[in-house]
Amino acid sequence: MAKSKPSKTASAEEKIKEAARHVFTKKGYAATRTRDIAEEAGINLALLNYYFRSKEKLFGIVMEERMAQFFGLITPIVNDVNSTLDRKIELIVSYYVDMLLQNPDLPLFIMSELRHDSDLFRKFQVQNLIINSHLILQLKEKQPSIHPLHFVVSILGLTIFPFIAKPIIQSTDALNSQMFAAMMEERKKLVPKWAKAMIKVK
Amino acid sequence: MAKSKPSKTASAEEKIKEAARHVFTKKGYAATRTRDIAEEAGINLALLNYYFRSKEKLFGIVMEERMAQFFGLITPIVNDVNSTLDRKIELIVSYYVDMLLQNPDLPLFIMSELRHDSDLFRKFQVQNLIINSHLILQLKEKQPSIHPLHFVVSILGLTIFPFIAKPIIQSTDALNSQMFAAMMEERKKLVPKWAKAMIKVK
DNA sequence: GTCTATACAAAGATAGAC
DNA sequence: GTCTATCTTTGTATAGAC
Repeated sequence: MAKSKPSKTASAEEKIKEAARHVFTKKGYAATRTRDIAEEAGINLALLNYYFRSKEKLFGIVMEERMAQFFGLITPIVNDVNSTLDRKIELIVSYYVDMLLQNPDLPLFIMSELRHDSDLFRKFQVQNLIINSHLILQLKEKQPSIHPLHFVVSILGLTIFPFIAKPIIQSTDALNSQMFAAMMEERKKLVPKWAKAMIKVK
Repeated sequence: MAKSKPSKTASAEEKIKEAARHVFTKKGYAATRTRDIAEEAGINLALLNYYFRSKEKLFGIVMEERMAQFFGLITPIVNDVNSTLDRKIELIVSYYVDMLLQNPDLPLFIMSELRHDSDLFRKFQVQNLIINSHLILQLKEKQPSIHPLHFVVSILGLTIFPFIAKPIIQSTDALNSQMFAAMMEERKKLVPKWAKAMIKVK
């Protein structure tokens, strides 16, 4: 869990990784100081370099984990040849909402860091993963006159964008943390219904 | 224009501001070095401090401009009591697409920096601007059983999210820069149609 | 493995000449 | 106003004791 404080029982190495995950995800690579990580881990700064050699190496490890968490979720769903289009959409939305409620900083972190370091997703081959997916085929079949990528981007946008805009939405006094979570729960039902209606539109 | 090189005729002060706008927007505050800005502006580092005192001050000026550009666009549209709901949506999408095609880094910049520095939009009162808008009234009237904020977030998400996810989408060999622009042009028509269908959904 | 102390590098800010 | 040179601060990494 990204948000929990490092447990007392964990090894120093694991405590550092936990703290790094948290601080990097919240502040981004450039704004993070290794001292912040050491402090949050409750260990000495020198120990961080003892275990991980450098800030960059530690970041690489964390980033790889977070990418897997973010993109790994979607892979099996979009490529399942046995599920219907509607079912796929339901699963994508529902899984992402649950996971992002636990890790609200994740999308902004991934998007921000990827901007600088564009080699990272070549490694994960996100492109093929989505472009050549079974989901794309099903979308093409249901609505041949619109590029299926439109729908993929839209469904992900409807699900993920609220988390990216969360700082803005929440500055509103009218929406506290529980209300935000409640809205996202509602979206598990709404987005699939909306998607269905959108795909019908000519 | 954020992307153009500082013109030869501009004053040093303006050249620095232009360069700062560009570099800050692209890399974010923490990852930006004042030396980068000076170099891109084609002036000496000392001059930057002569005009702007500090990195933070310079950033503040740039940030305020960019916030105004990002949020200023939407204010008059959502509060126009004489335009229909459909028309408002058309305008929001169309204006944002045009502006963001010229400033593709802007959304990620705003969202990233706002995360750390949450006082900035209190200044702009984005909340009231949206929450108490005429658009919200119209949405509530048209679909009373769903919180109007859902639709606002969705319409903005459908419009803005593609720019945030652009680095990922573009890693796909199948989508170059012109194709991305073409897709966004299509969205000027698609998003309003989709929104209309979404609002009808019960 | 873990700490203290410190070296080293990078980046922000300023002094002072022109 | 603009530059060169330099000071200061901050942050990463290492040496060496325990």
